[in-house]
Amino acid sequence: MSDPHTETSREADAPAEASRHFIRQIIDADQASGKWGGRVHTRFPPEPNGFLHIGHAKSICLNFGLAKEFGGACNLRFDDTNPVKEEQRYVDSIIEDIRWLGFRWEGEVRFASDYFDFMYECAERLVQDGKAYVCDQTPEEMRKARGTLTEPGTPSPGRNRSPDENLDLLRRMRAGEFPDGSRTLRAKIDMASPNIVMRDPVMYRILHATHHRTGDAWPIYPMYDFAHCLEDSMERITHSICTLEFENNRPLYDWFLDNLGVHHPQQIEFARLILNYTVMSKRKFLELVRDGHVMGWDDPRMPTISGLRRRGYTPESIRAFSEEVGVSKYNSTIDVVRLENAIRDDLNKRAPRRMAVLNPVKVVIENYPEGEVEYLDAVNNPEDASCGVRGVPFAREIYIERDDFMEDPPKKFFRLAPGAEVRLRAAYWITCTGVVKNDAGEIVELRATYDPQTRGGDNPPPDAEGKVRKVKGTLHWVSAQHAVDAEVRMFDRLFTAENPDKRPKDAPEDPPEDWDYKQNLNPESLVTLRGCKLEPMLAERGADEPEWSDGIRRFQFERLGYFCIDADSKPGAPVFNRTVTLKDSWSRAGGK
RNA sequence: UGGGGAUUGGUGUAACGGUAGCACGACUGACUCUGACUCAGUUAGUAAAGGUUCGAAUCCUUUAUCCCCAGCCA
Repeated sequence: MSDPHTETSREADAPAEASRHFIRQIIDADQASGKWGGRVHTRFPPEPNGFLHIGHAKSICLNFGLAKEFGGACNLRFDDTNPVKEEQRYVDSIIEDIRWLGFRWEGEVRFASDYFDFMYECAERLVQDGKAYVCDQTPEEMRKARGTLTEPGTPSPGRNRSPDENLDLLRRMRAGEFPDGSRTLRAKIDMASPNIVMRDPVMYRILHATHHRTGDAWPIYPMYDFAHCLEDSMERITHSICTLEFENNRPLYDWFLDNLGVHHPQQIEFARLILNYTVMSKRKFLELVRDGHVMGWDDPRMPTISGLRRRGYTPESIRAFSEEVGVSKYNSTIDVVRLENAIRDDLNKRAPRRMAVLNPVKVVIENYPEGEVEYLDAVNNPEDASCGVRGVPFAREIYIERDDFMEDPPKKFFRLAPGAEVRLRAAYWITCTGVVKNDAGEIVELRATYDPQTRGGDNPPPDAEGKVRKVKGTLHWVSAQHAVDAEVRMFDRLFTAENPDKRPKDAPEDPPEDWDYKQNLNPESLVTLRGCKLEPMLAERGADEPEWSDGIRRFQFERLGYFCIDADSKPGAPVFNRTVTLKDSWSRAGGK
C-alpha cells in the first residue's frame, strides 16, 4: 500500500511548515476568539461558463486546503445565475478538474440555482420593507442616471413607488409578464454613494432564457451581488474567500445580509494569480481555440487545468506550486519558471528514466560483433533505489542525438566529436573514428569503436602506469534494430512576451487597433518531431513502471526532460508530450 | 478628478515597536554513469521625504506609483 505517489502527495502539501499568510492569520484569530464556534467552512464557487485555469487552481487549493488544515469543510458550488453563458459541459469539466487536483467537497455538489426560491423570497421581503423597487429604465437610461466616478447619480422614477406597487410588479416579473430587459428589481440604497456599487444596484433582471438546470422555470435571474452573498449565507460559510476586485462589492453584500438579518460570512479578498508568458481570461482562451492557435481548451500549451494535465503536470506539483507562491493582497506576477520548477521537482523524484533519441543520427560501432545483442541494466530512478533496473538492448548500430555530436567542437564540449571518447549511459565507452556524409555534406552516419572493458558504463581498469582513463560526457542512446518510432510534441511557452497583453514599443503605430495580444504568440510553441527513436520499454508498460494516480504515464527521457504519453497515441504509434525540459546549464551558458 | 486596495533584493513571500529572514533565480565551486539531481558559498531589499520613539519595514503626516469600480457579466 505504500505506493510512492501517495507519499509524495503528502509531502507536497506540508501545511504544518507553511507560512502563516494573512488568511491563515485571520482564521487563527477567529479560532482563538471562538468567533465561529471553531467552525471553518469555505467554498469554491465557479461560474460554469468555461474551463478552470491555473489561477482557479490557486483558489481551489486555498479554499479546500484551508478547510482541510483547520478540520473544516469546503463546498463546491456552481454560481449559475446567468443561463445565457453557462453550460452543463463546463460543470462536468470543472468537477473533473477539482477531483483530479485531489480535493473532495462537503456533501453534494451545490448550485446557486438550488436557492432561487429563497433568493426570490428575500427579494420580496426587501420590497415589502421598502428597501427594493422595480425600475423601468432602459439599460442606457440607467447607465446615464448612475452618474460617474466623480458625479453622483440621479434617482430612478421608480424609486418612490409604494411597496405594494413594487410587490405587484415584481410578482408579474416573476410570472413572466414582461419582456427581457424591460424592468429590473433594484436595491434602494444611495444614488450618491461614492462607491458606485451602492448606487441602487440591480438585484434581478428579466431573462426569458432556458437554464441548464432549472429549465424554463424562471423568467427572472438574480444578479451576482445579490445572489452570491445569499448562497454563502445559506450554506453557513464562515470565510468567504474571493479575489481583490470584489472588495468594492463587500459593502453591498453587507447591506443585503444585514437588511435580511441572515447568517453573515466574513469575506476575505486576496490577489489572484498572474503568470507571465501567458494569458488568463476565458474570453482569450475561447478566441485562441476558435482561431485554431491551439488544439482546444486542453491543449498542453494552455494554462487551463485540463491543459496542464495533458501536458503532464501532476496534481501534486500544482498543489505545491499554489502553496509556494503564497497568498497576499499584492498584485504580483509569478514567473512561470516557478511552475516549471514545481513539476520538475515532483517528477524528478517519481518519474522512471528511459532513453529516447529525438533527432537521431546512426552510430556504427565497428568493433562490435555483427548480429550480437546484449541486455544491459539501466537504473530506473537514481532518486529512488526501490525502482530497480531494467534491461536495455545494445547492438552494433545505435542512434544518438544529433546535438550530441560536433565535428568541430568548442572547448568544454563533453560530447562526441572525431577522436573523442564518451560514455553511453549504462553501456560502453565509445570513441568516434569517422564521419560519413552524403553528397550535400550532411552527416548521415558516425563510425566508432567501443571498449569492452567499460561494459555497463564502468570505468576501465587502470593502465600499466596505474592511470585511470576518464570521460566527461555521458550520452543517451537507443539500439537501432530495437528502437520504437514515436511522435514527440515539443511544447514551449505560448507567448514570447512576458506580458502578452502589453503592446511592444516597436509595434506599428497605425492603425493601433490592429494590434492585439495574439501578435505575441510564439510561432514555435509546438514543434512536432516524428521518427523519434525510443527504447523498447517505452512501447509497453513494464512491470517496474509505477502506476500514476491519474493513469497518465510520465517519464524522464534521460538528459532531455519529462514527457508523458498523449491521448492521441494509437497502438504502434505512440505520441509523447514534452512536459518540461531538464535544467540545462550547458545551453544556458551558450553551448547551444 | 470620487471611492476602495496595494507597495520589502531580479521575482515571490515573512518579520505585526527590538538581529530584515526564507524560497525561486542568477553567479562560484564540489559531486556525478543524466551538463540533471544533491551539497556548499556569493549576490541583492524595506517606494520617497518628514515626524514620534532609547529603538520604526512596522505608528503618524505628506508625496509618488500601481491595481479595482461607472454590465440588466461574475
